[in-house]
Amino acid sequence: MAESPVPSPVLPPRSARAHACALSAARDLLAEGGLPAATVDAISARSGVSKATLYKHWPSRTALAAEAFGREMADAIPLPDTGDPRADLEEQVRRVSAFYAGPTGEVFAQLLAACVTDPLAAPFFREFFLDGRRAAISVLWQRLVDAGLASPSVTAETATDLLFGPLIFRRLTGHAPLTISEADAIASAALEGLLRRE
Amino acid sequence: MAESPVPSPVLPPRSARAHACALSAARDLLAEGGLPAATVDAISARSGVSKATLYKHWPSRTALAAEAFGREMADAIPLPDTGDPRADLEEQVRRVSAFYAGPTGEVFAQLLAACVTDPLAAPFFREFFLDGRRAAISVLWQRLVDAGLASPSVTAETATDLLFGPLIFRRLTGHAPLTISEADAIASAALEGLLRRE
Amino acid sequence: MAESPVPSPVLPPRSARAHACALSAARDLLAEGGLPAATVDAISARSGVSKATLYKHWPSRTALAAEAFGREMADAIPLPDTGDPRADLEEQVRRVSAFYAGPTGEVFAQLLAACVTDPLAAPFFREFFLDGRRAAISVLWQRLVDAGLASPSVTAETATDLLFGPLIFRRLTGHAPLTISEADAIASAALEGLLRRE
Amino acid sequence: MAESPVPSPVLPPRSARAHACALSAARDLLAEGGLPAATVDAISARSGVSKATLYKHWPSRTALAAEAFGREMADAIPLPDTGDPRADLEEQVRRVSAFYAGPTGEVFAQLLAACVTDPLAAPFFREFFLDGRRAAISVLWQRLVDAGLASPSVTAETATDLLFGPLIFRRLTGHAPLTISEADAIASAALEGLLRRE
DNA sequence: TGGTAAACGAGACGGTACGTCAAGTCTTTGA
DNA sequence: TCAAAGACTTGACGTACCGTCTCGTTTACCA
Repeated sequence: MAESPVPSPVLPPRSARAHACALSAARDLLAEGGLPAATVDAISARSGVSKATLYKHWPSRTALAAEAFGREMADAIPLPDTGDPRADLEEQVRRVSAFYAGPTGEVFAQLLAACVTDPLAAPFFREFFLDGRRAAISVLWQRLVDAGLASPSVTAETATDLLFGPLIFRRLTGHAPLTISEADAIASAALEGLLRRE
Repeated sequence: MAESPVPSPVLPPRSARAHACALSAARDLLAEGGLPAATVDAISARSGVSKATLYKHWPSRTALAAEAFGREMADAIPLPDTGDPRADLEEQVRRVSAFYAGPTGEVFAQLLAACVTDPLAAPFFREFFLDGRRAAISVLWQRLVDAGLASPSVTAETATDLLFGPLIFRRLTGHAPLTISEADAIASAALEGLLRRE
Repeated sequence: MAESPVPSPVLPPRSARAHACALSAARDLLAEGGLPAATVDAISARSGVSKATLYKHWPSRTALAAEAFGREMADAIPLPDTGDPRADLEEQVRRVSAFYAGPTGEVFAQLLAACVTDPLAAPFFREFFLDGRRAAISVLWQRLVDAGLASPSVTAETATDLLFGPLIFRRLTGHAPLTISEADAIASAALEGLLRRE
Repeated sequence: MAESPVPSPVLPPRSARAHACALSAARDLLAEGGLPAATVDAISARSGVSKATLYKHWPSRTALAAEAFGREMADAIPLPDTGDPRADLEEQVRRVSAFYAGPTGEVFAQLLAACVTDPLAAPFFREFFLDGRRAAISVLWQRLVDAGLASPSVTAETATDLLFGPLIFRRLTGHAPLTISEADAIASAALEGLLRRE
């Protein structure tokens, strides 16, 4: 027992395979037809993973879809890094806005909506998607703080909500477009403040 | 149409009665168990209005629920008017935040989520709820502009999104609490701006 | 509206068409592959009647199958009537034995077995099959009694059990064949008695 | 067949423990909740014998349950022996009837029913239960024959079916009660014959 | 007495069917 | 003519249990 010839068996390989297959199938289905297409039966059929197994890995269909979506989106919106912290943040708002405006944004909205109804899925959506996005913004925000440009009294949390909450709200209700100029207006207003400066 | 000698035999009343009854039943069901409880069959059963009739008045169950909710909420959050436009707006953010934090906020979230899936219902939600809210904020915003406190270059639309988008985002994802102090932090950041003033 | 103000509305005539279609499909499936083939989904697919509707008409899949089987078997074993009551009864035992020995007997056994597990279905099997069979035997038995050949102290119930219980027992356990000679042996033993006559 | 030097390797001893544990667990589960409770997983969990092992010892869950039941019931209904062969047989019918009427009779019915669906289990039920019961009756029957009371032309097989088939039929369909008086009626009719004696 | 092959424990997996639910459509009936 | 009543189709959901399979461990015989 000198060395461990088979160190990998730590993780039941079979389980991992089923898990990965399911996520992959879900990802494809989400891309093809959004959340409505990511039916449990469809995922099961396409992945070869049985329904029963799916429900052993995830508490609900939405949770599975949320993880699949989150994992795929992990690197979907790379952070800009031009050396100008403020410009980077503004650019990120533009990118996220464009992301929400596109077909993937539709899936995001469906998932966000589904989590309202499905409390079991919400943690998955947070863990695999939202937390990642939030962490990315925190990086940008910290750069601003470090550069002495941002009020250190404002948390990254609040900054994130202020910058992206409006975009999401618009995406959900469709009451206003998600164009670049609108994104800029929001970013600008958030950064400069709504009140007039003397 | 001088006067109505035979008020009841006229046709319109029947339709109007059914409409009102359905909305009333839906309102009660929403209050009791949220959107999930406002089943078409439940609304039909409680109101005495047949399902077929419901579908003649609304394109979908969600649309009906949205109208019922919107009508009831019309005057749920009275606008403050203390003479101090900024304080009024801040107070309104607090009130709306409290509203979202409560049980009615849950119904709001369910409706907002449902409209993502149901395009037919979205216009109803906008017309009977969102537009009213938005108009209310416009009033407050206009006071700020008139008082020379707000940047006139920022539209009421943007201001509304910036102030309430974050609240709604939090309500949906539950990633941050909806307390008064949080509401104040958001209002303050939105009004003053995220960037440090030199 | 002289009389019978509300005679019919007592029982809303549940869509006879759906009922009949379902039974017909079930009957065919039973014939093709026995009870295991008479899946709810299969019945639904073949009949065009939705699963939800099936479960509104019957409490369980087995109940539906039992009714389908019972209705079809209603006239499957015509009563002999040669004028000789005893010969008629013996002939009937032979016929029933042959029935049990055949493919239809297999379905009978499956249904009987399923009703052990499914209490909701048992009443259907009794009402639509067993009762009919029992009534038929009662007729033959009554002829014997009328002819003074049978002990009037023995009920038709007991006679039926004695004549057919053994056949069913054999069919279920397969411990003994269901041939004509075996059927005759049983009939003979039942009629004459197990004990030696002095 | 000189001698068997290593007769033991035929049966691995370790096997015996697992075999016994499984049967014991199955027996307990049958007693607690009937066949439906004797789930493969439940037997495995309670006995500590893995599912894989269970399926190495028995071809199906029902077969296992059948053996467990049969072994336990082996001596459940002791044969009466009063010296009066006919009275003994009648008494036995009463005892068996009471047995079927009780909770254990329910398990018997479930097992009998399950064997209809599961051909692999039927041999186990026969070997471990039915054959034993049948052999017991043969003993009683032989006494009658030896005493010259029974028709030697009637096999023990037929006699058994005639006496107990009706009881089992009743137990399965529930169309008639399983009381002592009913048992007596059946025994009497079987022994004396259905036809009137001149 | 250490090695080795069968047997075992644990439990994930694929599969089949079940029974349930709500949405939205359509037909019948009554006033 | 309109609406109440309510049956129907559709489509998906989540669950249960079966029997198989893999993997790592234990046991018991054998060299």
